[in-house]
Amino acid sequence: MVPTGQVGGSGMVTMGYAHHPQPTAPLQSYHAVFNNVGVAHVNQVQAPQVQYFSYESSTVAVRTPPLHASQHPQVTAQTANIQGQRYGSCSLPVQVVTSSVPTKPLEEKNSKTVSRIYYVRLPNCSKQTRICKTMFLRLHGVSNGRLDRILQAVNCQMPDALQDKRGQHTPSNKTSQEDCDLVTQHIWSLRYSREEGGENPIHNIGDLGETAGKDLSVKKMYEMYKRWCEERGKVPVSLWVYRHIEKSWTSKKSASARNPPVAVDVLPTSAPSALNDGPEQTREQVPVEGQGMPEPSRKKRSGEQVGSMTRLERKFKRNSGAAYYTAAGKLKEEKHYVDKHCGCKYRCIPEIGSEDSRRQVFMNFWKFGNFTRQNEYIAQKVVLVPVMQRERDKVAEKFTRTYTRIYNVQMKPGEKPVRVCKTAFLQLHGVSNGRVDRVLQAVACESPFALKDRRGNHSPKNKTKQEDVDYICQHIKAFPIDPQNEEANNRPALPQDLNVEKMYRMYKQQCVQDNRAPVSSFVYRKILKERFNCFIKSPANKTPEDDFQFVCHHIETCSRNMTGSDAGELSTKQSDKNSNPQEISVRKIHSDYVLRCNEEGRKPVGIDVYRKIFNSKFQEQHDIRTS
DNA sequence: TTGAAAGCCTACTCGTCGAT
DNA sequence: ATCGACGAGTAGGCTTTCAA
Repeated sequence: MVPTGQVGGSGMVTMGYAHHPQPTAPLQSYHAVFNNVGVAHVNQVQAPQVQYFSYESSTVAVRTPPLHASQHPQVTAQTANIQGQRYGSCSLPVQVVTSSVPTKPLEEKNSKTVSRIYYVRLPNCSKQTRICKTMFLRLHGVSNGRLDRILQAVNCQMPDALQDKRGQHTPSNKTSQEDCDLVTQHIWSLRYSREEGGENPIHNIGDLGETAGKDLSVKKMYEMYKRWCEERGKVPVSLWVYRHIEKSWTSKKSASARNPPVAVDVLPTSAPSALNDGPEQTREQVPVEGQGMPEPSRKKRSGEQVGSMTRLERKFKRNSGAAYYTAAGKLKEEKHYVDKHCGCKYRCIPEIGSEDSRRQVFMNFWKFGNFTRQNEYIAQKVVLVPVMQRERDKVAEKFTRTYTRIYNVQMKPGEKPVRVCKTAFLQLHGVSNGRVDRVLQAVACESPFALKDRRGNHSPKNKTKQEDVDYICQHIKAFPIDPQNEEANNRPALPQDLNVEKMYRMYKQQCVQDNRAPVSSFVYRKILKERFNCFIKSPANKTPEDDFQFVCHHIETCSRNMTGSDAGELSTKQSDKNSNPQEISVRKIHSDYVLRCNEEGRKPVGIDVYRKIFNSKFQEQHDIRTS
């Protein structure tokens, strides 16, 4: 394992291992999603604005008139930015119609800001079909979180957020450009300027004695550098960094390397730097998107049967390392012990115990079946030893490491624990670096609470405040809900002249008077139902069951008589009601339905009711066909 | 000098909640 | 039942530091 140190193009030190592949595989899997699909955002306001995304055409499809460009210049700019943007390996020109719709002040409380409409193109179908979110996720084998991030990035008009940034961040403790430049200049001054009799850009560089520039050891140069920094009140970089820059720089004995390096306070920053070719080389090693490795196969095929596990069963199996189905129906495979060499010089694996005894350690750990107990076990087996900082290398604030961790493994009960390397410890227990890191940080902070499994145990941001609930309760109590006035199911009902809508309107008026934000009518109804067990009458204008059945029968008869192309037209649901083929067909069969009603002396339902029943019936049939 | 590991970061996944 | 949101876990990359 040979470290391949480089000095970055920005003058920063970059470091990696030659055997570590660049993150090409994630790029592929990350980006080979959402081909052939579309997602629309609908803002939750009265006049919905639609953001429509398609990956097939390069033209802008305007569904709703955009706001005036002068008022919203970002509309044009954003369209230009996103147009033709590559989403990983797939060339996916994204169409965007966007105009920011002012959100009502009352809705600030509600964190749900958009409705998302999911489309997918089915085989042998020229148009996109709307599907539910769950089906969308299953069809593409991606998680809710991933989809959510992408759509939030799009909705926030941040196209950069679509790019894969894993491992691309700048570490917080990375050596600054200025420090690198100073070190480079220091090295140049010692190594070359004296030797060539040139003018030294850094005055008072230190006592070189009789030693010629080229014969100086790096350690001596570093001592001079430190003294030089101390005199100027600057914080020196560590010996390691100094050595690294020196090594990278002196290896380039080309003419360009002999040019005086850039010093932030001496030379213009635009001058060529000896450090400027690192990252370009690094980047060239990364395969070009779209030419990399083939897309890895998905672990699970769409439509796979979902196991019938309860939440607790799933949780126990997950914590036991057994196979289980996630809530989304994805099968998570059983955890297996893999007995491979840890790779460290002490050969922890295979030196300690036999393969069977190592496997036993793994099984004993997962036998706990309890996340917290496993964490406690890890905390017990790893010893934290405070780092004794060596004075000579002390680098004030830059020093961050506080503990050395000693990993022990209990091979057999009653036996003395055996010290192993970190890799072996993780492998023997089948846990990740991150999990152990969190546990040990919790131990270091003396926070036993942090050892508990807190996944999913948080209060949602949009949860109705207790204060609001109390306010609503007070409001409802003011109404004369008489327990004597009971309906058939022994529940108190509202007086004849009162309904929930009236109550909610009064509640909103009350909120305005009290200068507070009202909750949604849904929440109000929910509280009325759950806390007061109050009977809510069915709306008077509900379609009678007999009429509903007649409509259903008519739709079924029509769909049976339809040709394939007609059905294809009807399978696409578009929001433009006046011109799309589906709407024309619905109007056609509704006219037929009206004629039949007249023949039978029935009162026909309106086109809107008919369309609603039609859509629900058609979706039902479509789901049966696809499943 | 060099390999191991700490520390930090990002992407992704999963579970859970309240709202709809 | 479905959805959006979010906390937390997993996996893995990068730089820097430690220590043999």
